[in-house]
Amino acid sequence: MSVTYEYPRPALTVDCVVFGLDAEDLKVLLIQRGIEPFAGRWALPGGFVRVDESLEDAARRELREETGIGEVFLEQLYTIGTPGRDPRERVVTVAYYALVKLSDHTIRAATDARNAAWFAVDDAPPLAFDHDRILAMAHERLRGKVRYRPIGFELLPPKFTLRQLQHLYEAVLDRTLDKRNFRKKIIRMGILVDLDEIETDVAHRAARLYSFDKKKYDRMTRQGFNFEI
Amino acid sequence: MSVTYEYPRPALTVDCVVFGLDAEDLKVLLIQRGIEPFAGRWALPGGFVRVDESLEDAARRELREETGIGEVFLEQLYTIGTPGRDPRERVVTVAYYALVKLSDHTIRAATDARNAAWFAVDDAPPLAFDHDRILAMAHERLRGKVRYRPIGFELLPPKFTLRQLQHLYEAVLDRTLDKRNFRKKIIRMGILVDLDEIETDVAHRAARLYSFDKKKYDRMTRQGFNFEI
DNA sequence: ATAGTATAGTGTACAATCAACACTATGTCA
DNA sequence: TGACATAGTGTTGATTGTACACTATACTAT
Repeated sequence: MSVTYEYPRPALTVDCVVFGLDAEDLKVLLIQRGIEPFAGRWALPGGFVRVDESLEDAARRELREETGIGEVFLEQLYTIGTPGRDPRERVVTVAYYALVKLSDHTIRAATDARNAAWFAVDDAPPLAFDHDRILAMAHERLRGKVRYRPIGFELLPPKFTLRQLQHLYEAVLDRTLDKRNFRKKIIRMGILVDLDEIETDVAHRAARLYSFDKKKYDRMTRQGFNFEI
Repeated sequence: MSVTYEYPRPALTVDCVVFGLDAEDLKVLLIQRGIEPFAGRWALPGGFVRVDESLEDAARRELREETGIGEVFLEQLYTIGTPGRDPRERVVTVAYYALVKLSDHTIRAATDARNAAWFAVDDAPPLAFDHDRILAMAHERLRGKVRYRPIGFELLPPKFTLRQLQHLYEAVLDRTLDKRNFRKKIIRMGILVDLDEIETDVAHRAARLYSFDKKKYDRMTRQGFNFEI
């Protein structure tokens, strides 16, 4: 079922930068390409936009197909259409970035035997096409976003310690933060619910557990705030 | 010279939200459509992306062709591809927003006799397609941007009074600001050069003239800052 | 000329936030 | 049981945010 147009049209794709957080690093989800060009190279999950689906639907569909990830926080990042970025033909790609809880998603490779794996953002392999640049843009956007929108809910488990939350901010901002000032700031925001239990976290240390006050969290997400610390 | 593809492809366009500032309002530049659909309705300047030009080049070309505007500050806003947004066929549009000095550009209509005119952003007519929504997004983006990036340079003449700068912020943020606090804040930023001349501005009042310290202005544009006032 | 009007310009005081900094208590592991 | 790693906690000085009122000057209309 081929189609004929009066003028040539660029092909349209979506690509997703999927961020997750573990005990060490901010991670990004990559898939290994099975076909040329760049066969064997790691790349962002993505693919062609169908003519009857919205851009965001296309992004979610590709994520599901290639990595098994269902519900996620997904936001448009940037659209890149530099001629020559795909050696085959003119391809314009709408890049999205997603935030997921690592524990929520057991990543499975796509059915066509391509690998999917998590990489530390600062230690990712060279990527296919201009995906390095897209990844860098996404990281930069996340860094910017964190300054005026809370992001913890999307990346942390339902119960977490303040240390984990601080770790998230340190991973995203790529610098260390003062523990006391961080706690003061976060608590002043009033988005935390103190669960008042002491459990042991991953490293078997006792720590107070928190969750987010969903209402206040959403309000701050809409209104924005100033996170300079 | 028609082209055949294996699968149908969305058409790809660019649209530009062009902001300007005059003594009363924040303005937006619109063109009146000459052809169906929405013939006679006002719309954002824009058009199809050619297969060999970058997205930004396409935006600049359309601006030049339809309004005569050459060099401008131009930044990508968002890409919209909701199926059905164009009644003819699936069209994905990459929206840009531009900031121009009103005085720099005598707007001329395109050669195909379509009108071009400035409208107050808060008093724009109903637009063609989903351009109302794009305009609202652009205004929102500008409002957000102004909180952490300086925007005066792109919208004001080379010499301006603090009152004009304040007026710009008031127009973009859509609220009044305290004169003394505004002056303190801006001056503390250190991006102004006091020209130390008293001239008469538009309203024939004497006022001190300033210009931007280009170096510091650019640094703040890169680094960002906190503009809460 | 003069009275009325519109605008520019200026300072203070209180509150909130930022930023720097060190020690104790407790659980873990060898 | 000793060494080590982590959680938790407060104060102080500097900076910034915010609220608020009056004078001087230029222009306008009579």
